[in-house]
Parts: sequence; structure tokens; C-alpha cells
Amino acid sequence: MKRASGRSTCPVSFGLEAFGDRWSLLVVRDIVYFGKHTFNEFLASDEAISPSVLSARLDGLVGAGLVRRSPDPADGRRVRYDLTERGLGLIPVLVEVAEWGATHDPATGAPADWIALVRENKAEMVRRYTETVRRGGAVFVGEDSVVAQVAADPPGALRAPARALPAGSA
Amino acid sequence: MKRASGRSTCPVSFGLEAFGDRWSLLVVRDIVYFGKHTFNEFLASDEAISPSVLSARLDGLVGAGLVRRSPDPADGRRVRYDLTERGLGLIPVLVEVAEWGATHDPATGAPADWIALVRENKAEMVRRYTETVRRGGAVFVGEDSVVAQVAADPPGALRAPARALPAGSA
DNA sequence: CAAGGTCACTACGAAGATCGTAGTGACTCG
DNA sequence: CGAGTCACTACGATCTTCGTAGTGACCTTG
Repeated sequence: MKRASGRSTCPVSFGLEAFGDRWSLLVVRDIVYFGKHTFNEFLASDEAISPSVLSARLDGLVGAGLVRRSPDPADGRRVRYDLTERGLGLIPVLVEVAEWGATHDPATGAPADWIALVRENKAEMVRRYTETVRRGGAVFVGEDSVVAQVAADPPGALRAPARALPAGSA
Repeated sequence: MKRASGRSTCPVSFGLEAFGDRWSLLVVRDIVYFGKHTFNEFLASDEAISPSVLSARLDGLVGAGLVRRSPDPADGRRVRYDLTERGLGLIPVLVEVAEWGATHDPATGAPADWIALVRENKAEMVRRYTETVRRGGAVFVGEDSVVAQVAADPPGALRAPARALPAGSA
């Protein structure tokens, strides 16, 4: 996490300083896809991060301005973690990493049709992801999930290249 | 780099296993943007990786099938590293990381008009990056660079604010 | 209102990764 | 040949991470 700051002026290097480790993007994924927002929820992820490392990562993400922490007003023990606007900017990165992984992992758990949907409507889907997460929702989980939105109102190129724009798009 | 074993079926996690460390994407960046292909060239990057770590990273990238190593036929000391097809698939990830970094680093070294150009023509630019790197070229360096291609044949939406491409800017 | 559970974290020792420098052997160039 | 260059290895000091076991603040339940 330490890694010389101000070392190079390369934007890739800058990005990797902020979230280029094994854990940070998994926290972002937990928020974006699964609507997780608390320490114990992150801790319970499949990848088994240890509490001290999670604590350090969250400190790093908060310090880099990607994540915001706030006490839960209803339960004084709880702390809630949300993406900041800067953190929401990681969604395109996350989507590309997910697409790469889904394409190259023979045992991927990602549904093929969802990957295809995102690939073919990337800008629109990134927009939906971002707006949904901004208001506290998630991609796969909850009433206001992007999955639910897509079921109700599919984006442009679903199935055939028929281009009939639905009423509220663009 | 080790991690792995049991793991999850999440494509993001799979991707991070392969290139989710501080150095791997920098090697990919050196190949894609700057046309670097040898050990010493990677070693000389601004970020000062140590030889033992670079060696381990290259082994990892080769092992993950992202990079291919081949002896230089003209110089028996030299070893050349190139992206495989799977490694070329990282270009969209790299582009998104670069865009994020350029957007959020106040001291970024990335030219603003290039970033705008890529943002506004992403699919087309990713295609040009990929084809150029596939045949051994790079984005910013060399006769066949993407910069040179764009100067000769700009992509679609090159009108409003972005102008005056710096022909040889690095 | 006390006992017990849950919450976000810390502590800590062992294990592993990284850093920086100093080689090493294979090869090329003059 | 001798000097220089190439891709690495070796190695010890210094992080970082892992895994488990707390800790104190705060609900919840009887």
C-alpha cells in the first residue's frame, strides 16, 4: 500500500497506486454487484480476506477518496461504506476486468447472457450500474437492482439488431 | 501472486489473480504504450521495479498465458516478451485504468486531448490499439504507432473540442 | 437491567513478498 | 581477446499478509 507516491506521472501507475492490489477491487465489486456495505459483509466474501488486511484496505480506499465511511444512524455499532463519485468512476474498470475474467476463466460463475448484454450495450449498462449504485442499489441484489431494471426495460440491442429505441432512452 | 487454490468463481477475482498486483499491468502498459519488449527495458521504467520482482512477475504473466517469451534470433542474449491474444484482451482494462488515472490525478502526464479522443471513440481506439500491438507496434512509439495512424486517419468524432494532435507526443 | 450476542475493528506471531544491491554466466562487439 | 551488454539470481533487510484470538462499544432479549 505504501509504494512511493509521486513516482511517475503515468495515469496507469496512479490508478494502480490507488486500487492496484488484490483486495481493493474486490471490495468495490462487493459494493457494486452485491450491495454489501459493512465490514462483516466484506469479510464474509468468498475470497477470505483477513480482518486486519480488510481494515487496512478500507483505510486505503477511504484515504484515496474512493470510499466514504459513515456511522449507521439506526445502529451505533454499524459503519457503512459507500463509493464516492471517484469510486463510482471505477465501475468501467470493474466491468472490463469482469468481462476479461468471464471470457478467460473456463469455470466462471458469470452468466453468459449477462456478459453478452453488457458487452453489447456497454455505455448504457455502465450508466445504469453507476446511477443505481449512486443511489444505494446494486447490480445483482435488491429491489432496485440493475437486473430488475433490465427485465423491465431492456437496453437497445437486446437479441436482434433491431434498433427501435424505446421511449425514455438516451 | 500465490493466493489461488479454492477461490471463487467470480470473474473479477479470476482477473485479479492473473494481473491484480502493482506490477503486472505496468509491464503490459510498457508493451502497449511504449513498445518495450525486453527485461532491461521494463527494468528501466519510471517505477523502479527490482530485477527479482520483475523476473517473478514475468514468470507469472507467462504462466497465466498473458505474455509469451521468445529468444531474439539476431542476438542470443536477448529475450523478447510479447502479449498473447489473451494478453491483448487486457487492453480495454488498461484503457479504463488509464482514463480513470488521467481523470483523477491532478498531476497526470497524459495529454488531455488524447484522453478525450479515446473517451469519445473508445471501441474504435481499443481496436486500433489491439491491432497495432498485435503486429508488434505500440500506441505512442514507432513508425506504426497509433498516434501516427490517428494523425493520418482520424476516427469518427474528431471535431468539437479535441484538436491539434501532438504528432510525436509521448 | 443484566447476560449474551453482534459490530467494527486490533494484536500479534509466523509466513511470505518486495526492495535494493551485487553478482553470474551467456553472448556480442570492437 | 577484452570489455560491455544481456537476462536474470542471490541475499539480507524490510514490508505485507495470513490466521486466529481478542477488545470495547453497542444492540437485544428475558
